[in-house]
Amino acid sequence: MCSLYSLLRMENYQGDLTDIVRASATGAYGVSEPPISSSSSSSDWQFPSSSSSSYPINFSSSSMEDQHRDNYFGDPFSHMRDPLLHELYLPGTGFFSSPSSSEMISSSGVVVDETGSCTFGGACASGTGSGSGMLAQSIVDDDMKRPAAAVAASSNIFSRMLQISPSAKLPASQCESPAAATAAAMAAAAAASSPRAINVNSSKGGCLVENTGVQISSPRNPGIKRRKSQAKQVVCIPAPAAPNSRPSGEVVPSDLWAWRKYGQKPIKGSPYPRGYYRCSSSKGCSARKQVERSRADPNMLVITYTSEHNHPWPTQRNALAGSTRSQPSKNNASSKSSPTTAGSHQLQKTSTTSPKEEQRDNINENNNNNASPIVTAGSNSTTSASIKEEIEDMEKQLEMVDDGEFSTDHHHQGFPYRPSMPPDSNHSDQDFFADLGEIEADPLNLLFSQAFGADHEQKGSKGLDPFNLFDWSADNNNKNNNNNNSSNSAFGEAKRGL
DNA sequence: CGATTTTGACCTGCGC
DNA sequence: GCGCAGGTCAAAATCG
Repeated sequence: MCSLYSLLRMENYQGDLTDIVRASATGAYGVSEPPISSSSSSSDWQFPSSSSSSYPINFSSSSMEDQHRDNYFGDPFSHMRDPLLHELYLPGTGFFSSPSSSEMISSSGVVVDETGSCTFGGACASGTGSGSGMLAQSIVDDDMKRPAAAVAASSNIFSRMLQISPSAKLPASQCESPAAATAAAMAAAAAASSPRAINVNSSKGGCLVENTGVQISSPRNPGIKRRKSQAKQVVCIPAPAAPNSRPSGEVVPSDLWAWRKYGQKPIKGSPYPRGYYRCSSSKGCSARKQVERSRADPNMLVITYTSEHNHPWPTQRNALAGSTRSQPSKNNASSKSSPTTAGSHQLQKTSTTSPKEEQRDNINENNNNNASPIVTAGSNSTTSASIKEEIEDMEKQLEMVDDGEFSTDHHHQGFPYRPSMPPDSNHSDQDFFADLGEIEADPLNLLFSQAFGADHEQKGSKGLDPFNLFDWSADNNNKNNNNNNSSNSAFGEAKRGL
């Protein structure tokens, strides 16, 4: 795990930390060819507790900004879609890594094989990875084994430091934060509705693929096709292990946007269905995403983002808006389900989460984890009492966190997490947090809290699903798979047959 | 009541 | 043109 201290050191190395917060046009691309890890694939993906692998990677930050500009799609809100996260850039390992003939490589060099799994030089699909680097070596030190990486990964701090370290190499083993990786992936995922290139790849937690207008398909499996010329971005993240999940079913990854499911289809050749979601944060938003498990590694989720959000990044309130569904645990009314739908309904009801549920789950998890709370966006006259209570709880948790390892600075009571600053820092932490304060209402905080909570709690454990991202039960899906060759009607039959 | 999920039907793209 | 498969629509059910 990586400490924010390290990140700040990076920041001192080049640039002002405020840039991290404020910069809105620092997409990062361009990954030079890293050595490909021949990490073994494992169906039982888990975060290695102490990978000993040394996985040098080279990051090329050259012309990141230029590329970012070049990748604007004319979205007037592009700059605010993900004020922080879209800058996230986690260098991918295996990018541009001589994909086999069976693989297609995205415009950003991300390999997505025909099974829907990210191969990324083995970093993503296998997860066990003998590792792939996440951070530039220049920001790696003995502090790397701290959860701050999660924070960093979910903020543009990460991208910043990657910019700072264009060619650094990092032993992946030094960064043990799956949450960081996932946070990174999800952060980028959240931003990924934009075709703007955001390459996030973490062998241990997730990887984001930018796929700008490139079809994700395989010569070996032409059956997998996509709507033509749609900008897509693929994110691979670790799917949760069952124990960390809801009673059953799936959990849509929380990426701060509000998503509404509008369809689910069995995918040929995959035991897992694919869920289709569209952005519900704003009417008319064309942003969509698809969520499915990797066929190669069921413990990995493949999230494909399509189209762009045509609205500003949602506030906490916005993110919570729209959904009234409660947590599955409250859905004990399965008996109310109609006989024809009871089975599938129960399955789905316990397996899916609305954006609000996700948020609430995150909140709860954060509370449980003594993690940083989600910071709400200003006064919220519509905040429900329950949410307020949750916020209050989070604030209480915040106090606890403030006493914890991750917070050494108490100058700013409102900020959930405060990294320690290097003694020789030229950049005062007050400045830093003053800057951060500007984005206090930003979804970054969600990621902060998410990444933190996950990492904080799951230290030493498998660390799967730091976001409680997904909870498609393999059993359920495998059952579904029995009928997945004939569209979702058959799929529905399968589900009803459960 | 307004939001969501579910799910069968329909549409679309692609290969043959 | 046909069939397949992925993607989307929209009505119904569900929930708070």
